[in-house]
Amino acid sequence: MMPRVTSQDVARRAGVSQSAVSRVFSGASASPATVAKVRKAATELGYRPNPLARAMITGKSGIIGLVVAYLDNQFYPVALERLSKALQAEGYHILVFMAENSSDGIDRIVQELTDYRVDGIITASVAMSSELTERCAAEGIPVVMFNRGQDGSGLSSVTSANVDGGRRVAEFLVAGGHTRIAHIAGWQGSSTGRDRQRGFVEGLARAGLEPLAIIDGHYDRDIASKATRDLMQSATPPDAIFVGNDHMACAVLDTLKHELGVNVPNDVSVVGYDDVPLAAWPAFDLTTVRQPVNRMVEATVETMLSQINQPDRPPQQIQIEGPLILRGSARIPTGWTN
Amino acid sequence: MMPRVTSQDVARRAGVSQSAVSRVFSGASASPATVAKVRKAATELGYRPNPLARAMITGKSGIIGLVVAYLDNQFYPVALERLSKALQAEGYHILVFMAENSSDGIDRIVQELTDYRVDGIITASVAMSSELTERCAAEGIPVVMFNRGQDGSGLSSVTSANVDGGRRVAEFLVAGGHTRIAHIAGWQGSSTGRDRQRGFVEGLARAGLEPLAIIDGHYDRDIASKATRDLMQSATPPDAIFVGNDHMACAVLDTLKHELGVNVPNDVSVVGYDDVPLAAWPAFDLTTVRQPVNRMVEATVETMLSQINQPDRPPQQIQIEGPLILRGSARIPTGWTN
DNA sequence: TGCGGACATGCATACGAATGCAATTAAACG
DNA sequence: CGTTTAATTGCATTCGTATGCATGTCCGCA
Repeated sequence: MMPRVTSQDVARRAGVSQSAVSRVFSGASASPATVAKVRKAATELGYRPNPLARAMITGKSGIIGLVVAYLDNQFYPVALERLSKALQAEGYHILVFMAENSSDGIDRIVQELTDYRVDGIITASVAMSSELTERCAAEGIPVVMFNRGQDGSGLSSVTSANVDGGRRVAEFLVAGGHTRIAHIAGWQGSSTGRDRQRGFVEGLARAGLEPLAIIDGHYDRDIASKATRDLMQSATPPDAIFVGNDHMACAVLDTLKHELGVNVPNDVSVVGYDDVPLAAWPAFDLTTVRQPVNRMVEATVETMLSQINQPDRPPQQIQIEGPLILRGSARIPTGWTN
Repeated sequence: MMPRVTSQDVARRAGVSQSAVSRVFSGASASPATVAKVRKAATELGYRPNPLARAMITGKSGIIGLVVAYLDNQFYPVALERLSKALQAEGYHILVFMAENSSDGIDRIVQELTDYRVDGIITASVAMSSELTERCAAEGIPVVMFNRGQDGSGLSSVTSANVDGGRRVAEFLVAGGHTRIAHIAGWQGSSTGRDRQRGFVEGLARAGLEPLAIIDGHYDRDIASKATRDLMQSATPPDAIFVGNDHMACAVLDTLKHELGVNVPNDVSVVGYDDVPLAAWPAFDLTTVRQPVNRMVEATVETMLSQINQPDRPPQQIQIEGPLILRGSARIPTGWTN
């Protein structure tokens, strides 16, 4: 277990001072001759700067904290993968925390993140108390919320155009001739869930309709299944269901097709939200609103970087439009063009 | 952006030396009186030790590197979640890297992990060159492979009992009266894929059978689908297919049921491996060999910790048995008891 | 009362790289 | 060719915590 090569070692071998080595590797100015000597010595010794030591001085660790909650919803593993790769490409590394969705848990997590002097925090579908928000601001740690907004928090966020998406689903279902349209909503404690619902209700209202029923599915498969059973076994079952995300929508489809023997889309149309890879599988073939993960990730990374580099840049709320993806789980209005 | 509270600040306020504060927080001995004073001052100031500074001295960062490849296979997000929580509970944090499965990429990743002086590395379904293995050994960084072994690497690994699992699937299918049994195998570049196949072929051999066909599915849905089509459209289609993991098995089911219109399990039985949550969904209802994630994670964490604490402990290869989970995708032999 | 030992504490230094400052050198200009 | 200015470079210090060493304290036991 040999001790690692330090900048001292490189300095000695290159015949320069430790500061020279440091300057070469931190991009400060140095004469071409020195750079060459240092680089050569460094390669020969296999020197790599110690990011921890560097972090002590500069206060920048090169680490970004990522807080995630629902890893069983396929949307998040996918997003995690993209985020991770994008940030790696920018030279950052990702410290991942799984959040219990209690505010208590989040509190501890943010503590530990700040302990490690992370350069920024990305939260995926996780809420932060205003107290935490302030603490991060005080420590100068930028925060970007992914796939969730928070009113009045003054935090940057990147979401899809949820209100608009909900509205488009309503228009689509109405155009398809559906009249008894129910909504198994995303968790109402999340902006995402609320916004989709709001847009959806607005959209129906424009057509002079009201939702047949609205049930909070809490982003949970079991709750969504139960809601489906309740809806279908009521006196006036729906002829269409808009589900707050694909994760629940798959459960809804399962329940309709395999448990209740309902024909989709002839008896009931189902529309989801996210367009996770699963949705395209033949077993589900789910009509859904796509959240453009790639562009959302790009926007998140870009926002993060600009907040890191220009600390007094005001936070921004970015919304990205996504198309409605037509598949087999919902009747398609004749002549419908996206 | 106030500067963080340091052990100096606490020392001043408590009327003791900085060393005293350090000793209180690093668990070294101190008189009850000092401990009390320090704790009090620390709480009042909101002091938290800086893990980076600590890491500089001790060489222990409290970070464990996790290298993951296939996040679209539901098995891994689930494992990641459990691993993360288990390690968090032990006071460790997780630096996540997404690996392209090129050896080149892995090389760079391990470099960066060692740069951060991680206390250990866990790889999930990722291979390491012997050169890397040596480097880690030289740096004194323990490595544990999750869900993959590597012969002769001298690395610790935690897998399920893959050979045995494959064999049991063979016995099960034979007992079910199947005679033309095909195998869409896990990637033959992975020990996991090879072992399952080996056990399976052995199991058939014991019954005097040979596999109808063996196709490497490379853990890829598209390849598995194509393999399914090829098999079914051949002159002698199989009456059972053993698929190397659930991720591919779902694609196989999709292809059989929705594309080829084959009845499962009447025309063809399908058995998978992993028992990911998806497998239990009504849409798939997949008979499969369970990999006991919880116990695998426990074993992984335990192995990791013991290697960290006792550096000269020999690496161990742990195998964990998992049951065959009977569901609807495969004919159940009459009188079959698990 | 006196002495040895166990324990507590402070001082000083180390970890590895970044950086302000001063000294040195090279370049540029008249 | 002298002088001003800019560019390099080294020295010393810093970040925040851990730890070896020396000193100091208190207790027990004879």
